[in-house]
Amino acid sequence: MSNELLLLGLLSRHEMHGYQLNEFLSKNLASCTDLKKSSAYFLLGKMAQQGWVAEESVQEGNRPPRRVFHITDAGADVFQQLLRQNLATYTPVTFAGDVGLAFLDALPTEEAVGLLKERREAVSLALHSAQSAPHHPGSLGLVLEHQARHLQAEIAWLDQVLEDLDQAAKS
Amino acid sequence: MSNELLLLGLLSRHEMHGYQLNEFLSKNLASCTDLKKSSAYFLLGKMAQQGWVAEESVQEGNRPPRRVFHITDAGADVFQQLLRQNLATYTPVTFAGDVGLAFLDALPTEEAVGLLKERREAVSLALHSAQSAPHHPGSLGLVLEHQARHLQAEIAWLDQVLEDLDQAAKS
DNA sequence: GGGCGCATGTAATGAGTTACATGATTGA
DNA sequence: TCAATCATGTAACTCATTACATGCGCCC
Repeated sequence: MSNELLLLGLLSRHEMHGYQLNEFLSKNLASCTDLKKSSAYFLLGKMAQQGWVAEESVQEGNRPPRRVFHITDAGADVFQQLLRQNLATYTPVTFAGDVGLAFLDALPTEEAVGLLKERREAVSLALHSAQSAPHHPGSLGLVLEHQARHLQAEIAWLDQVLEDLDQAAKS
Repeated sequence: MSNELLLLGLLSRHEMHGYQLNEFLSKNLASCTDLKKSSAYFLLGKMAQQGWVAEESVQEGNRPPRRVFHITDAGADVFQQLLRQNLATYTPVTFAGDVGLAFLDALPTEEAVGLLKERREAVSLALHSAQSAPHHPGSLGLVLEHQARHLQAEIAWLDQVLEDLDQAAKS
């Protein structure tokens, strides 16, 4: 349901057409969703059927027509509903990267250190790009702030693991 | 592939039967995977076909026979491969909870505060249960440590958001 | 004339969950 | 005797991704 919440939330700010939504998602909200283009179009169609959004075809010149969506009253209710639920609960996150950590001792220490340093680099890169991304007004900005905080915590964590490995290697 | 890595990793320590694996996953590694029983059985079958693991049926008394799996040489290679890859890369995490945050200002401030406090409670609960869980030896223990760190960071983050909302409400 | 950005979709596929189905043993 | 735990699976389904398909406008 969090994909629906996302689309309804964006449409509750102002009407948009599909391409525009997809642009916004991939450029500004990549850190909070993976939703792909086709999936978004599909979801929009489904939500239109359910009466949460209504569409209007707008043709400009000879371009392919845009399907412009706006949220309906029913959709606005659903949005409030989903939003409250989302905010009040904690949705546990599973870290795929932890699977590797679990079996860290299946490798020689030096190799483990090398690999984890690579990972650290990747996280660091992600952090820099999150920090240099354009800042959004209002609560939309929270997404990036959270992302940055998370990545910082990840780096601190990796540094601790690396240090522990270093200690272990010496003794 | 991280599910395969997980199963191979466990089987590389010692052979296990399906039920045993599932017990271990749900009791000790819930924070790093969601894998359900049926899915695990299915994956084990698939990995057996691919020659990564081999199975042996063991019957004790009149009980339903156990399918005991052990990792093959080919499987051990794949394991090393997947492990290195997993450790060296950062797999971005998407926080479903951020979708709600993005639209926080669609609600009156007091309500937002109330809902986020509920969420904070839930995170806090998860943290306590992570901290009181039995500690695993070796690198397996890292999973829980990471989980605890992450949850602490989440609480700190929520506290900051709550404080900012409080400030905003006063001014 | 060629490639990129705009704009939308469908169809096949896949990974994983849910619900269902079975049946023996063990302890209250 | 009744429920819980042990032990395994199948079938239907959902959700989302990938690959594919189309075609105009704009700029170099």
